[in-house]
Amino acid sequence: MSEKNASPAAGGPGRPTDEAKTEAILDAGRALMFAGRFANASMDQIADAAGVSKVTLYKRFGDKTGLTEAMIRGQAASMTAMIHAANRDAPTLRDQLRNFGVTLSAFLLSERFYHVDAMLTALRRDQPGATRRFFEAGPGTMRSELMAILGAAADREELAIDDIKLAAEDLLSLWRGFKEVELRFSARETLGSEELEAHVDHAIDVFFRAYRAQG
Amino acid sequence: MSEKNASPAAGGPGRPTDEAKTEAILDAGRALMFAGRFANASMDQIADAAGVSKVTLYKRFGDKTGLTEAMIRGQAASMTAMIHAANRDAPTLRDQLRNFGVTLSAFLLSERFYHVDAMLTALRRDQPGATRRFFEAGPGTMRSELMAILGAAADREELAIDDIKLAAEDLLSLWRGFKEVELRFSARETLGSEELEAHVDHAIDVFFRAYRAQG
DNA sequence: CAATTAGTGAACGTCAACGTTTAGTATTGT
DNA sequence: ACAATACTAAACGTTGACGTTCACTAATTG
Repeated sequence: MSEKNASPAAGGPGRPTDEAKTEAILDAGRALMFAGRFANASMDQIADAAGVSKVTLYKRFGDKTGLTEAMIRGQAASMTAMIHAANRDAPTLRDQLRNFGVTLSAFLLSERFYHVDAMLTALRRDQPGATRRFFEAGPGTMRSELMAILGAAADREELAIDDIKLAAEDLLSLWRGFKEVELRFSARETLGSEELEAHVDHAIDVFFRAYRAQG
Repeated sequence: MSEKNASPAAGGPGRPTDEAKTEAILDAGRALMFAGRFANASMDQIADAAGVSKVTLYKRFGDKTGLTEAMIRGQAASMTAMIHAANRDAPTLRDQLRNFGVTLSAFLLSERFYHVDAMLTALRRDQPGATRRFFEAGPGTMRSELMAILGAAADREELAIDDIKLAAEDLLSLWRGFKEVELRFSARETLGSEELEAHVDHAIDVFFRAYRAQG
């Protein structure tokens, strides 16, 4: 009555589960997601695209909501990694922020992000509150890492910041920017890399003017 | 072959169309939308909630996508009105911006907005590019109105602004803020009115420090 | 009254997707 | 060999919603 759950701990008799198939499913899901077709795709199509039987798909993920969650979870993990990678050392504070901002903005202003966001919206529609678990992995981590950078700068008295958290949120908002809105409405094309850098630099300019030491 | 289209120009014989029913449908749709249930609601349920036959519903809006579009269109119109109302005179620039920001942020940081956004996302999924038509009614108008305010302030040399458009986008981004992200992830409760005012004021503070005259 | 159009309620046909079952094959331990 | 488990392909039952049709009633013009 409880035997059918989770992994059979392996080692026992019987054919072992092929983990590669789990990956294949997630890969196929990601491909559909980034093509903006995941929400409309049937389980049959997903199984097909993954080269896997539908039964296997259901065995692994339970139902479509389960698969959706797993995919967002994977995306969240890769975002955390991305953010950590973005937060790398650089000669000056400005360079450090530039690194951070370019990586972040490149993601926020990409089609990729839009589709992840759309999936989150769909998930919330089916399971209100399910999205909360992904806050930490995404925006929460972003904010923490940026707070660390800004806190250090404040300690060095490079910046005059009262409330580090608020300041980090300000800079994040500027990086997200109005361009994200334009993209959401299909009111502009994706940014080229020069535009992106200009965008990030402008945000840093504004931020520095607002928070420079000795106001 | 072309007689069945549009309105029969009225005046002819026959029972006249009851415009109140059109409104009833839109009202019911709005109610469902703000309850976050529109996307899941069947046409039968909507017709039911509106106290109208399903046939009437189809006669007026064609299909569910048509109804969705009509509802967003209505929402866009009321947003335009709201923004105009928010842009009212006040003794000082700061007061004027506060009026604007509070009205805008109250909307952006409400459940209402989240659901409108979710509908836009759903619409874009079914008809890519359809959202573009709503950019002007929403964010576009916002930006224009704010640009007018900031432009005037720059002319009076109250602010030192190079690029009015960029500056307006900066302030809008700050008003939207990280709190919108937290709400999107259900990572915080809706703001109370004091919190809201504090949020708006903080954004204005940051903006003024970045764009004050005589830097 | 006759003609014409709007509206209703209920039933209908259709379809797409979900998730399950079945019968059989593949791969492993004992 | 044998038991146990993974996997597949195909078929199946079910549900839910879409959009339409039908027979009938309501309101309006001439």
